[in-house]
Amino acid sequence: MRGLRFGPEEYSLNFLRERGYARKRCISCGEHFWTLNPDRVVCGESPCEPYRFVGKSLTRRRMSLREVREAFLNFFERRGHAVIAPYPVVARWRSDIFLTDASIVDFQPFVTSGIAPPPANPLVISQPCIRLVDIDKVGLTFGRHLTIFEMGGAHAFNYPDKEVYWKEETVQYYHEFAQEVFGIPEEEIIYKEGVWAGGGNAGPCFEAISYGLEVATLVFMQYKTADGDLVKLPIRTVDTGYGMERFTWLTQGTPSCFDAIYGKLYPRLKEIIEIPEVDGELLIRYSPYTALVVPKAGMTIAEARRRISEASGIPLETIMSEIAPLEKIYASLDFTKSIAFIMSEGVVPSNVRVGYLARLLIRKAYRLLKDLGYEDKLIDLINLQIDYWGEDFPHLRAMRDETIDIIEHEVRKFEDTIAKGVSYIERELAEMRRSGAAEVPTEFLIKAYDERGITPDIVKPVAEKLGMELRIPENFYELVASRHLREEPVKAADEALRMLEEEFRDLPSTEKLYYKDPSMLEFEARVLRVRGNNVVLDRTCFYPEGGGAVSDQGTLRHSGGECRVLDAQILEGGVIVHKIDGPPPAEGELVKGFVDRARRFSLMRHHTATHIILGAARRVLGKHAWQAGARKEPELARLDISHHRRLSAEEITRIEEEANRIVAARIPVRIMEMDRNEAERRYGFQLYQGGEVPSATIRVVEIPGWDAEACGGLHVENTEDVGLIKIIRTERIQDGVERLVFAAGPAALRYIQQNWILTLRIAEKLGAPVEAVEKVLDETLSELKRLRSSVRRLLSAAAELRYRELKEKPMNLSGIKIYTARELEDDRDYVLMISDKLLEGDEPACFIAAYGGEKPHLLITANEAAVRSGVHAGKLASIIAGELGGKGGGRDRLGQGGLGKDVSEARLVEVSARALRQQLNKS
RNA sequence: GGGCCGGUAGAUCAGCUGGGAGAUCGCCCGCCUUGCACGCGGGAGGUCGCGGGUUCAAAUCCCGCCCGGUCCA
Repeated sequence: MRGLRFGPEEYSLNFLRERGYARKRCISCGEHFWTLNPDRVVCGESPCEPYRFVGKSLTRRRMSLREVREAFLNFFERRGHAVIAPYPVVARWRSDIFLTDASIVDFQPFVTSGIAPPPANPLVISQPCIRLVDIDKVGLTFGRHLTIFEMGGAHAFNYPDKEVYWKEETVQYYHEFAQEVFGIPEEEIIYKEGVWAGGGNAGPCFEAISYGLEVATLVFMQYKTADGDLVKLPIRTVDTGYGMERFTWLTQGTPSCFDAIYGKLYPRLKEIIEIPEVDGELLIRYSPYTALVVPKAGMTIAEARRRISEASGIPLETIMSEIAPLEKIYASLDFTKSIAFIMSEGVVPSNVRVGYLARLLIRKAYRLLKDLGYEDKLIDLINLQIDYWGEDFPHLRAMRDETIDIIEHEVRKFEDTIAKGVSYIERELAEMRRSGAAEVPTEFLIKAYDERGITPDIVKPVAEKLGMELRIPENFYELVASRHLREEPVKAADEALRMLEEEFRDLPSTEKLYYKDPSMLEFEARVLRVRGNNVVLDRTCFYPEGGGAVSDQGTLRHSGGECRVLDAQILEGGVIVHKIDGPPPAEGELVKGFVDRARRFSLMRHHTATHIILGAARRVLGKHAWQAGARKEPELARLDISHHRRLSAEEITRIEEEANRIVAARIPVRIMEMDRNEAERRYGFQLYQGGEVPSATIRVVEIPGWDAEACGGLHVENTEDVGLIKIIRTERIQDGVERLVFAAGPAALRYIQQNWILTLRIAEKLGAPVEAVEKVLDETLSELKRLRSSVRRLLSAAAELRYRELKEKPMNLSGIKIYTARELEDDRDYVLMISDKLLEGDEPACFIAAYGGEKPHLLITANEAAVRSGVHAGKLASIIAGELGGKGGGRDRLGQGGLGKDVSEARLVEVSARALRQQLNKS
């Protein structure tokens, strides 16, 4: 959507014209803006203009973030907006993004697309948001950019048949808010025309600017973007984002936004880390020019600093020595707040999905603090953030112990990674240095980061110690990214599903009899269409694959006989396709369907058991244990959960016990269709264990007092029906994700029986009762160890004896002593021991041995003197083995091979002598 | 979900163009020295992650699995 523009009519509002606003074009950036000030020539937003509020008190009074938030919510509540509690920062109700990065995200995509109604209309919310796109510039802009901030959102959803409000009122509300709450004079309220596009939607917007700072964006979302075209949406959404932190900053006029947000925290912060004393005047002089830093323009940090220095007249050295360290403290405050919020929602650091973002943040914060010499204070800072923000967001405090435990674990792992990485780098660089390299190759830097997570700043001191040059390319991270450019293969399964989609698109959605009555296993239905072995009926009891469960199987009986139903799939539009084997039914006829009973019940037991185990895991391990995937098959089921450690045997036992306790407690499983907003209110976002649910109503499966999830699966009526739950094993499928493999009911019994039989067989073979198996096995193993060393000793003694025998009867060829031996003992070490003794000394000697049973091995050794005389043991081995029906080879001192058949000592001597003569003549 | 790297003695790692399992630290014994990161000599400790394949021969090459690390979305 680059270059997208809207015509002036989209921005021309009666409200603005009536107030006397005029449309102008900024002489700096060329964008249009609306102002009351006839002399104004620039739009007023950074970087066109430096801030004009720093060091001043321009608003009605100084306000804290909480006061701004309260004032904002109150203002809109008084104007008919319902106040909505903030959503989580981890957007688990969506599958397209990981983090909530705007208030409107709470209502996408189902509200904005019309599938589900909003919780209220209009509504107002102050939504904590996390944005990592400008993470490397945080601090540099003195808080204009943050990884975590609160977006005040006043939203109205306009339907074709129900208009709430649109542009005029939106701007008017903002106008009144700025004036009433903060006392900003009209002349200082500027509206800059803009375009907003994101998440597949677009629309014109106004950026509201005062004193050089953009404090709010008023978006009029009304288009869907499709292949570069704009398509009008039936629902027009007022999407406003008021920057709570920026308003706070404006009211306080502090040098940085961080002072405004965290000012109250500074005394406690100072007890943890030393904050450099920087002259207040310098900061006030410097701050306005941070407006010149525009992260998105691809400006490098060095370039930004030069520009600020130039514009402010503050020398670059002063900036580097006075300001830069302060920026690091600012950034670590911001990062630790983000970490506290993310982790409090039960995210486990990992190498996948949102866990990776958490890991990224923790590592960045750690490195930042390490720069300052305070890496050991990371946990203290997190605790400080939890204390401070826990006041307004109590879940932070409730999750404190889990949060701290997981972060400590993560930090330990990171320190381990660094320590190992550093010793690896030391070795590699020392090697390079030895071979004459004076500079660290960029390729090595990329490799170290990609394979071991070692950033160039960790490599640098090591290189310097070795006296090597190191240049970090400006585009380092692009180079890393270029290593990962490769097309992903398209999945064939998806392709097949798309073909079905095409084939049956026009049919009505299939009536789902399995929801009406899960115990109904026989039904009659009319055949709507048959394509190859794909059959669509008007109604069905066959539960299609979905929610991690494989589909039902069974049979269809029809005029032409009977066919098996192997699989059922549900298509986008709700059409269920049965994949059959056997004679297909005729289109239009009535058929009888029979669902396999044992399979269906097994799947239902496994499904309910999955919910029970998840509840148990969350109690035993903690609330961070979210479902990360699940699969239910007739014989086995598995549940993946987020957790930072491998499960201990004790934890597994406890989960198993808890789960079976719930089975024994005979709790009825409740299934109900509920309004989406009502379900979220009642059960919270833990509902979305299985991910996104694209509908206005949600099917909630509840085991009262234990677990409630949005779930489309079929379940047993009572936990008692699950029978026994047996956890079979756990696997670690990703860092931070544990897989529990289990079986329930008869499948669990089958598993236990199989293993019991195996145990009995082992006991029988060991000749021990089952209870003593382990003890007997331990004894057997240590006996084996003892025997091994005993054999080694005896063979060594035997080798000594054999050596004495052989020493007496060498063959002599061209002054070389040749020993040949046919050893029955199939042990190479034994033969080598004999060889070592025979070849001692400076006289040329060569040893040729065939050892072992029916197909003996060949071993030929030659000492240095023999090699000088022309013996090559490897080549000899090749020739001799070749003549004796085998193959061989090796190096000059040692040759080995295998012989095709047994060989007598006489034959070995004969062949060896011939081969040796040949070799010695040649040389 | 995808890519890449790795798994060898208690620890850290070398060996990897196939051909006799190694180093350093740690451990045990002895000597030297009365001292605390001392020196010298000797020794114990290994299913080379697991399974399969290729080969006369696999730590080494190929395939699968398990485990760990790391980057990207």
